[in-house]
Amino acid sequence: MTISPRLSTKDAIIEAAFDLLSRDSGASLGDIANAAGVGRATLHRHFASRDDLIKTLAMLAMEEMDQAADAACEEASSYSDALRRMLAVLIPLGDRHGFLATEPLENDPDMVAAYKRQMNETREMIEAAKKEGTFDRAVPTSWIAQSYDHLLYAGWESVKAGEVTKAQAVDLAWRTLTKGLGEANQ
Amino acid sequence: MTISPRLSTKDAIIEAAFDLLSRDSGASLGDIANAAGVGRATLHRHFASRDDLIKTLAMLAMEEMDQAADAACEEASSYSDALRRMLAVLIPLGDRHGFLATEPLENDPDMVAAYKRQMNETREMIEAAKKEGTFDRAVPTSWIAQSYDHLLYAGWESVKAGEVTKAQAVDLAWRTLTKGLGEANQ
DNA sequence: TTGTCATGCGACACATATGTCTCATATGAG
DNA sequence: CTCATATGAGACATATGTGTCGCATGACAA
Repeated sequence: MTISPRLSTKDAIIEAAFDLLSRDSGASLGDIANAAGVGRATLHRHFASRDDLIKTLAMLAMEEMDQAADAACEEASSYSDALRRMLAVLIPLGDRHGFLATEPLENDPDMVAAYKRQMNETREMIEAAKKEGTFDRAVPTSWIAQSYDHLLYAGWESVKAGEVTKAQAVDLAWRTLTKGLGEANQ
Repeated sequence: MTISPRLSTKDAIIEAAFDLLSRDSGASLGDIANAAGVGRATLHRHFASRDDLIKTLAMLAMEEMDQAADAACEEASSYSDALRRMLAVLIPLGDRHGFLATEPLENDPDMVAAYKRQMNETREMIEAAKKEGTFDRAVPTSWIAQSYDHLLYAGWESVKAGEVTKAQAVDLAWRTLTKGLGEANQ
């Protein structure tokens, strides 16, 4: 009797799904099972439906982002620094998690809850960064959070397009957030 | 003989498609035909396939954005002002065109060409705005363009979420771009 | 060896969307 | 009135993905 029911197979499916779906968000379960080197029936033994698989991937993506963010936070010297470091670790995850942006996850209550929780953590860090003087108190936290998310996305796209390196993307996104694109006068 | 082959029917389908797909990007052709008040066969008489319809919508969206942008440009006093005004007219179009972001259009050469053309126009305006002193010459134009697009998207989402009004979204996105979120010192 | 378990394979049923076709109808032009 | 055109309704074939099931196989533990 195997201690845990062969995690490797399930993991192989998950990895193949992340890999395939990032390149073709319309890939079928057959494609995914094939890429994972398992039968389609085996995939169904681990994931009841396509939605189940997608949801698992989305939850995993949340966890992975949380872990990366937590690791970045531990090394940080301030909340502002933490936000900057998070940018650096989250941008590369776009290759892996980006396809989830085109999935209809807003209907799943669990996903909505998980997303809100993560969003709240970001908001708290932004509030803290405001107190550190990094952000203007007069700017709504919700807008800073939106900008943070979308500039993170912009950074990933820029790297993907080969316009900048990852490090440059982080610097540019962070500069845009904190200092702005305009000349630094006045 | 009708002068032009009953544009109203085709337009009704297009309008219904914009409306339905923005709320449910997975709506079927039957749903769309139904919403348009026409038979599914009639839809096929105007659009050979689903891809054909989507592509038509995407092309129309491009035109609509172009027209709105051009109108905004005519009233503008400078390239910088034009970019700001474009923000104001493009953010509301998100409700209508947003669903196209989840469609796989990157495979269609026509769409890629149209997108590149539009992107180039934006780039040229940004270059001009650089000369006006609005943007730092040291920042890559590609990054400014990316930020512009994504902050535009962020503005739309903020409005959609009810966090800000359209006018506020424009102001915030523009401030983020030109001045930055940080306090305006140094 | 024996038994269990995960798996691969293939068959099957099912659902849905899609594209095509035919026929009857209504509208409007001539 | 007559004809052409656009349309609605519905049938039809097809493709594709999806989910389930049964059975044989191979690995591994007892």
